[in-house]
Amino acid sequence: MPELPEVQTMVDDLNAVGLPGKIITKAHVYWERTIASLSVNDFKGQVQGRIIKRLYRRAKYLVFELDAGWHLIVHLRMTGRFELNARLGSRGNHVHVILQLGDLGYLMFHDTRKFGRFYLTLSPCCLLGKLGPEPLGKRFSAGVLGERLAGRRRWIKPLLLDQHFVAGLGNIYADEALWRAGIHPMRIAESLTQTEIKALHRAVRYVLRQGLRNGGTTLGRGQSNFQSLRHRRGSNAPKLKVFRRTGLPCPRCRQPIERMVLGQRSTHYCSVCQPVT
DNA sequence: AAGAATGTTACATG
DNA sequence: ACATGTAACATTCT
Repeated sequence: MPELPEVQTMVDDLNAVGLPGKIITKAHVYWERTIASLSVNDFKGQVQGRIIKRLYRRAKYLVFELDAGWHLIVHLRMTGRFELNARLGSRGNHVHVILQLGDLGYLMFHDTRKFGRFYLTLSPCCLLGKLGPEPLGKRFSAGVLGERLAGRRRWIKPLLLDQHFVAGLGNIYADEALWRAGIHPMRIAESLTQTEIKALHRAVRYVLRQGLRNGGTTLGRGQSNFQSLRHRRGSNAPKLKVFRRTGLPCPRCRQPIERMVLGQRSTHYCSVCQPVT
């Protein structure tokens, strides 16, 4: 579910409620495979009593920087999210990890599909080191994008989804950015012209910033959809131009939006605004 | 009621 | 090394 704007929204909301400075007083684990890097016992032993020094986002990871060099790195995958509850109460159906944070309450990791992962490590670089540039960072210029595209013969959309190429884009924002830039998802990366590279660079940043501004994209009403803390839903869905809009008119030219599967991912585009050649 | 779903990765094949 | 496809993870939603 969550891409850069959704993860950043989650991080911002956790910071806003005062997570930094809190101590993880106790950890409960109800689905062992959520803890990816250590045994559940070692995880509890190492995480309990640690202070959360700061929380930030890298790519689609939430990074909890703890004391003594430890980092708790969480990937929400498709349906992960955090809830903050005052009391332990009756644990919801899909809550797989609970971190007790002193007087702040209980940070509950809710994840219907159970794909989300917690990595507790002293070497955050192992996970974060090989990721591509942050698309909203200073280092990600049109020039850098061009350099990274050079010599690549893959289709542009799967390349945009590759976190080693650029970090944080997912299926929604990749489709939206390509539509905005007028680039067909199957264009060969190295064939993009300078004009197209600039347009794509602008489009990527535009759609991500827009998503951020709206607190993320929430589709539908089910519990598997994105919610930030306190069940806050994102309001970016009405801004989407092509994603899950198959058959509806392109906002630019009224041609019905088409859908195809690329690299096993549903892909939405306008065949008029995004010609193959 | 079958198919799809906002993500990643291991493995196989070319 | 690069590129591409498939299956797997597990459950819910349409």
